[in-house]
Amino acid sequence: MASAATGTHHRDTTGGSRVTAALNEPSADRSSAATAPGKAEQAILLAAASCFAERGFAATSVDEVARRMGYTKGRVYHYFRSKGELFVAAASYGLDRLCDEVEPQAKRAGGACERLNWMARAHVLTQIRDLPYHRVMLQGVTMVVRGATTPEERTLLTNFLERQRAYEGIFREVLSVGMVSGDVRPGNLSIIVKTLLLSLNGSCFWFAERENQGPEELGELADQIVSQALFGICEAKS
Amino acid sequence: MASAATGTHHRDTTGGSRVTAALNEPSADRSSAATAPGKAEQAILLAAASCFAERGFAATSVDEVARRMGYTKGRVYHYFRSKGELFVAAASYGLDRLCDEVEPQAKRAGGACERLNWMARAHVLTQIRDLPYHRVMLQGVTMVVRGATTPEERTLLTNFLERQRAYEGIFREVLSVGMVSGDVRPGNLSIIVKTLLLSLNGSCFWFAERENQGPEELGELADQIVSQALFGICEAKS
DNA sequence: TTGACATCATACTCGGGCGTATGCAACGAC
DNA sequence: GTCGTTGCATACGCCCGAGTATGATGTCAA
Repeated sequence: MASAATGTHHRDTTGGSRVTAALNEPSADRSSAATAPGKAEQAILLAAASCFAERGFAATSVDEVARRMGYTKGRVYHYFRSKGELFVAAASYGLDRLCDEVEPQAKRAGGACERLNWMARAHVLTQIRDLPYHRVMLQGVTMVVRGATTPEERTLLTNFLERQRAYEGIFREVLSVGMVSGDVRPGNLSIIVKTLLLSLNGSCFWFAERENQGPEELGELADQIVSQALFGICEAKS
Repeated sequence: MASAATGTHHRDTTGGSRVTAALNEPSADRSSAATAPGKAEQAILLAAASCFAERGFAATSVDEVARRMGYTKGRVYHYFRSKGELFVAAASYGLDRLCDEVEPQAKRAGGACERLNWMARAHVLTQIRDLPYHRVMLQGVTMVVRGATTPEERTLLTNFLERQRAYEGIFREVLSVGMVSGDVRPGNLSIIVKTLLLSLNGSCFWFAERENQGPEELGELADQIVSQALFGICEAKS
């Protein structure tokens, strides 16, 4: 199986989870990490994410992704089997970043609302830091919620979608705990989760890159988004 | 001007606002309204909205829109100049529906939070009723916030975008009034508006059509969305 | 009856884009 | 040195889709 695996390497994304984990060579030491995860892959992934985020999946051509960094299409196809694989790679990368940052916050000791605050803040900050990847990620989710064109694309996205649901599950879990303990305002859990996540993802929708935004202002922006999104859920806390 | 106006009629959307208004024949009486606004246009618009909502603008072909109702491409191009025009027509239609329902609520006598509740409820109900149009509408907004492909498409969308901003302005206005009167929790007005609208638009993102949903359940769903979205803004009221 | 117009269907052009095949340079292995 | 392998660039094949051109049918007026 594994579809021939003809050419060079072409990691197959459909099987393993975490794309970024697969990017690490087995013997690579974490320290240097300069060229370890494949510099070319990283660059292509970023360019792809930017294009997909701007124009959307269908409107983006592989040539465009390549041209964005002076590469050519051949170079892209040397590292990625298809446009769809490139897309899920970018989406998965964003999801991995979110899990890396948010999961630890969910596991810290503390009340439900405290943990929700930590998680939400980590979520928003991570998202703003690498906006293109996360825009692609949301695009992927939306594509499946609707009718994701071809069944092969659905196949590519299933694994990603599973992990994305698991990520939502983290929030759902903490919210659920908070509701039984009385920290969280009662209500329809599903709707609360969806609304909360949507609000936290706000920057992916209406955030327009301005030049004059240091990390200072971005942190403040994140704070405002978080407090706005959480106030309707945890009445206490500011 | 008016770009030649060669063929049959081809209302030019780029100039006038309200597409739906243009659909009404000048001498048409509001009563019947069966075939008045052009039955064919209405049907095409609905099919187009459904396709665009599912696959997105770029991934939708005009043939597909036509095939969706047994028409052919020629018939579509007889009523709409281009795919882009079809898109903005669908988006504008959704926007018109929102304005029709929400604007009156904003003008009713009452406190800021009361009016916000009415507006929000009208917004959500209208949106759920004609979901495809509103999904297209949001898609149009997102296309412009990012880099809307061709400059000609930007031209088509400018007028629509203007009216969309005006619609947001209604909420912004009421929120602003509420903030100075103390009814609305203080904060960054822009972020509050964006977050509120995003939450209210939630159904456009995560709503999956289930069979067993009567108007009864939909109304309840709307209520939950509204209360969830507004609770962080108007602390009082349920 | 005829001509003008509206309302479509069919057939075509043509550009763009995905994927592939092939060529070509560098580079270590032996 | 030569041979296989990696890391690309270039040049296609091929299909799909937007828009157009043309023709067929119906309808209404004169």
